[in-house]
Amino acid sequence: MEERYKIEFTTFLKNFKSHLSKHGLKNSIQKDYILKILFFSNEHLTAEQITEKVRNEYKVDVGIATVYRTMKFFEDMDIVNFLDIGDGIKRYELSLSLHHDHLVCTECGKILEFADELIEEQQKIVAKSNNFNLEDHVMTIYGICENCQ
Amino acid sequence: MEERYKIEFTTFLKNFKSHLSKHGLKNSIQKDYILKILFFSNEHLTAEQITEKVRNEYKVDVGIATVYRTMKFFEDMDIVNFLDIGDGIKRYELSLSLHHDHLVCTECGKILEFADELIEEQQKIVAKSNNFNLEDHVMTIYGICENCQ
DNA sequence: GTCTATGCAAACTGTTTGCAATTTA
DNA sequence: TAAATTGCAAACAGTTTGCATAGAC
Repeated sequence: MEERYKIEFTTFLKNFKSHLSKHGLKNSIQKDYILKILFFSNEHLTAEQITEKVRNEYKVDVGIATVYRTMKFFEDMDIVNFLDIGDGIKRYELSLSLHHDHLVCTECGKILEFADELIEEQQKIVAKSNNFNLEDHVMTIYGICENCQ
Repeated sequence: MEERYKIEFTTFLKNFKSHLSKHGLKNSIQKDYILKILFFSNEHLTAEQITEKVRNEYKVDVGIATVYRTMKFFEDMDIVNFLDIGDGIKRYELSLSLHHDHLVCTECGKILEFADELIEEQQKIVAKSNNFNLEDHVMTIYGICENCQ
């Protein structure tokens, strides 16, 4: 995630809160810390992992239902997106960086990110030639990582 | 699916049955018809849809548990693969054709297939440059199809 | 006649929802 | 203090599994 637009967390949180009040919504300690976990994690976390981390790392009480609700909310805000590596479990990440795709190790489950200009371009061409109005894409490459080979 | 290697269904079924006996396994009417549904369908079907089709189109009694078991079995045989368009529901298809990816309409849910040489090549390059032993990839482009625009 | 495959229903897993209690602005 | 958010537990949906029965070889 080194290539991420590195904004300060405080700035990010301020923007987030102003978005909330603009829409007549209320913030909560839970949202603060869920956001913090996501912001400073460079992994793709499941709802369960987020819940655990908020509880363990910040000693903040949070229910998994709140995490799911918050993820939905963040998705609608377009600041979070999820990834399913084929096991039917949603893994969430902040979508602050430019579009990227994923490499998944089928042995250890490690997830690497990559961004490839050529694939981005080619995807536009494919959409166009099928008369699709492009919105988004997901590409996941499965293989065996260096350590597991 | 016009580009599929069009082998006869009878040939396909024969190969399948010989694979079974080679492994000391037994066939069943259910497997026959599940296979038939998949072979002649050019859609990506859910377990529920497969169950319905076998029952309605061939009047063969089948439980959804059998369909799931059979899908697992076919996946292990590498003749079926599934697709999740983001809703957490598995959609199955026979993997007889060359590798292809999918275009999904976010309005009507229609699924189109495409194969792109450049993307295939580029994915190899990405895997290599990350020291991954490439196994497979999944690419799904989301957009709005011609009809829904 | 074995031994595998099936159907049913119950179990499971990840996710969603209703509701009373809490917290925020 | 009015309205939104929370935690809990129950509900849900898709998928898996145990087991007695039916069917294939």
